[in-house]
Amino acid sequence: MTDSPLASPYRTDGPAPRERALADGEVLFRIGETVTEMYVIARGRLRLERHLADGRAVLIGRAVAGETVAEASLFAHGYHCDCVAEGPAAVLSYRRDRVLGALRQDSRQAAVLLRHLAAQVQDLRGRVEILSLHAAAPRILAYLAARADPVTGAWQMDRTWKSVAEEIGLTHEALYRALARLERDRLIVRDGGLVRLS
Amino acid sequence: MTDSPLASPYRTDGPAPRERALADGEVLFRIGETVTEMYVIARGRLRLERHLADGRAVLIGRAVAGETVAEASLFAHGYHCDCVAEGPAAVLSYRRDRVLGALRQDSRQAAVLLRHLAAQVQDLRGRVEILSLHAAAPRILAYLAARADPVTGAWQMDRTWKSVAEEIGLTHEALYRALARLERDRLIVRDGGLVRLS
DNA sequence: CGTCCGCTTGACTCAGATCAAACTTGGTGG
DNA sequence: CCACCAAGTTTGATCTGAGTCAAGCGGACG
Repeated sequence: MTDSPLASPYRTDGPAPRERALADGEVLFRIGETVTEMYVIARGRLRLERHLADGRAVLIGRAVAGETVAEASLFAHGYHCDCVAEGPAAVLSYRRDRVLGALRQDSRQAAVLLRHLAAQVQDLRGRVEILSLHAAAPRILAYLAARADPVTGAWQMDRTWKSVAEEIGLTHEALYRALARLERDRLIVRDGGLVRLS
Repeated sequence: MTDSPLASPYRTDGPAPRERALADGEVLFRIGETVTEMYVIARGRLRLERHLADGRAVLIGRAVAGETVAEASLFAHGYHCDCVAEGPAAVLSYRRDRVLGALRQDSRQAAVLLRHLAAQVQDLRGRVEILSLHAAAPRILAYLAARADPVTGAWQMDRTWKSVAEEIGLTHEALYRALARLERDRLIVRDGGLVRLS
């Protein structure tokens, strides 16, 4: 997720928001629950996922420190996915009604949220594009191209390959194999946590 | 795309927006072009797509009459996808700077756009979920479940199956075959343009 | 030192991509 | 009214590549 982090948390003219710590795997909210809070991530990383009938989880998004969670649910009745901590994390929670009130009154804050949602839409569209590709190699290349530095073509990995596999809808085996092939064909170079397109 | 259509076009305190007619396949804007306009669809349907290196198009979104196009690009430098008419269509165009000004001044209009973007985010997440499924049948079922009437389980098709195949990342052959299998297994019933889950 | 987990490779299976062809339907124009 | 065309729909045959199960390696961490 390449969302631009929110410049500043939403001020709601109330007491400072309380910080809530989350252990690895701890659930912040579940799909269908009534939306009462919006969150800004203080530390760590959260997973947004849905569960299939067979119990398997599908990753539909990630959010890291500085970003908000559940903004898209502000106008909905219930959360539309589960949210669980990926590693230890902490969030600041803001009451939904207060946030909505603040947005109504302060168009500057509304603009911040607008910008954030617009970035999310573009990010998600990029993900849809990648997932619409049928083969493994093009998915990886598109994923890397979206993250690599435009001039150097390098990307410093901030996650495991296994989690990348989840993001682009592949099994980790298929990902590793495609990576090996890409490297053999000199389309990419791996050097520790650094990947370079070439 | 199940976006809630915009309740009302953006008022910009200027002259009424001009309507522009588009022929089938006509390009409204291309990726990378500087964003100068935002559009509300008056009639017809538009495709949002990106092109791969090999020239093939990847569908990343659709928008129908009443919806807006390029809202997510309002804050970006350039459009992030191509937009072409799917059949004859017509759009109302609003100048980007005027829209941004209107949003700054009128928080009610900002709220409309916020709601719209939030809906887009949820819609796109649903699409990501579907595309993350590996097999054809679950994709189709998830797609139908998202559109079918909750009580009757029926969906009146407003597009061709071929275009559905594009949306869920399958070839049309794979889609037709999976459909036939689902129908044989009595998981769905097709009756002309009506599909019923069972 | 042992466990956990990410990483990597192998073998096998099968579903979906691909290429091909026929049928249906709707619309156009002679 | 019918010939014709375009596009969606359907089915067949083949093949590739991703999923799956399995196993081994290595580093991090307690």
